[in-house]
Amino acid sequence: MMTKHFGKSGNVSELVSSLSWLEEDGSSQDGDESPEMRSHDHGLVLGGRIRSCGELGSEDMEEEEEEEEDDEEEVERNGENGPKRRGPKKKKMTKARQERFRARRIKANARERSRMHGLNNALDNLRRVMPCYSKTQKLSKIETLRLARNYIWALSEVLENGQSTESHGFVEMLCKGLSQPTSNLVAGCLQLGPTPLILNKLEDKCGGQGMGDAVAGHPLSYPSPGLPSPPYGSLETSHLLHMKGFKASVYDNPSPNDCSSGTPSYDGPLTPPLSISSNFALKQEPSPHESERNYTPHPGHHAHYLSAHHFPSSTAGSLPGGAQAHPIFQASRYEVPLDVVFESFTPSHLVTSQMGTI
DNA sequence: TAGGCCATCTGGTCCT
DNA sequence: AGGACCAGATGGCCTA
Repeated sequence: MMTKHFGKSGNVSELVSSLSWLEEDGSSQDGDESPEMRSHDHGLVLGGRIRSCGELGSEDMEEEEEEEEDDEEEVERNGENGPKRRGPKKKKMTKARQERFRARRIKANARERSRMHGLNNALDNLRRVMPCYSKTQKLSKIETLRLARNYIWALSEVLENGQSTESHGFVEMLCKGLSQPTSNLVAGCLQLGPTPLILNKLEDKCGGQGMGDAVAGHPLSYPSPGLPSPPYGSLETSHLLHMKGFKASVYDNPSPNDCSSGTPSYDGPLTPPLSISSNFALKQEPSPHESERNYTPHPGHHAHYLSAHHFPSSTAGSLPGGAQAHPIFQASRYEVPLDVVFESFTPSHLVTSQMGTI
């Protein structure tokens, strides 16, 4: 990371002097600064480039030189014959003023970093309550926000219209407007029942009501006003997870720590009132792929999402790009009708941890 | 190599 | 005056 900015500065003395930050505690908590950050705060390399003092407002000049400089500046401000510019004359940048400016800038930079870290922490917290969460493969910021919007939207439909979380439409809403890769991730994460047959049964079960109808049709195509361009806003049926019948009825709220290992505490409840993705427990032997990716089942109520190509090909349910979807189960969170579960998967996929609850 | 994503710095604006 | 917030600019990293 040190080379990040110094690579282009090419100033050895600056580099050496800034390396002194490495001698100190390099912890980078909120408010703390990484060595890289601190190098900036020394006013050496700014924004990936060396900034001359002139860029900061005025050259490093002696007091006696200022009169001259100001005259030149006045000419520059007014042009050859231009009208005199109104407003306060630019204040002289004495050394003392420069130092104050620099100190203020350093403080402001630190605050800004801290603010952005706080924002990122909040985004992480948001990621944790999303239907898909993985420490190893985070949703991008924009996709996190999109998914959050969709999640709220979908849950609202559940509450207001009795839309079933089992329905195809629920998942479609979740994926609406997401980029294709993210849709694939969400779909893969929530992939529960691979066959269209099951899907059809689900549709029947839901009576064809609710939002699922609004987006019914194959392949599915979502107009995404306001979204930049494809791949945003399109989704094919084969990309979707296939929700299986379950009722998110049991909701034993774990300790908030369940979802925040090694992360800043989160004040609000981490567990959403309803999570369509968390109703199945992954009890399969981890595939080599998953091991490689350091995939570990989330201890809380949130399912993980995995890149589609992480799914073992032995499982049914194709994802775009030749990837295979893999049913992800989550541990002991909700009561799930086992018949429904077994309807979807071979027994080898399943290990029930508790009677009637997986 | 282009494009996406990200962290950071920076200057401007608004508010206290 | 100083802090919060914002948007633009910049460069690094990663991936297709």
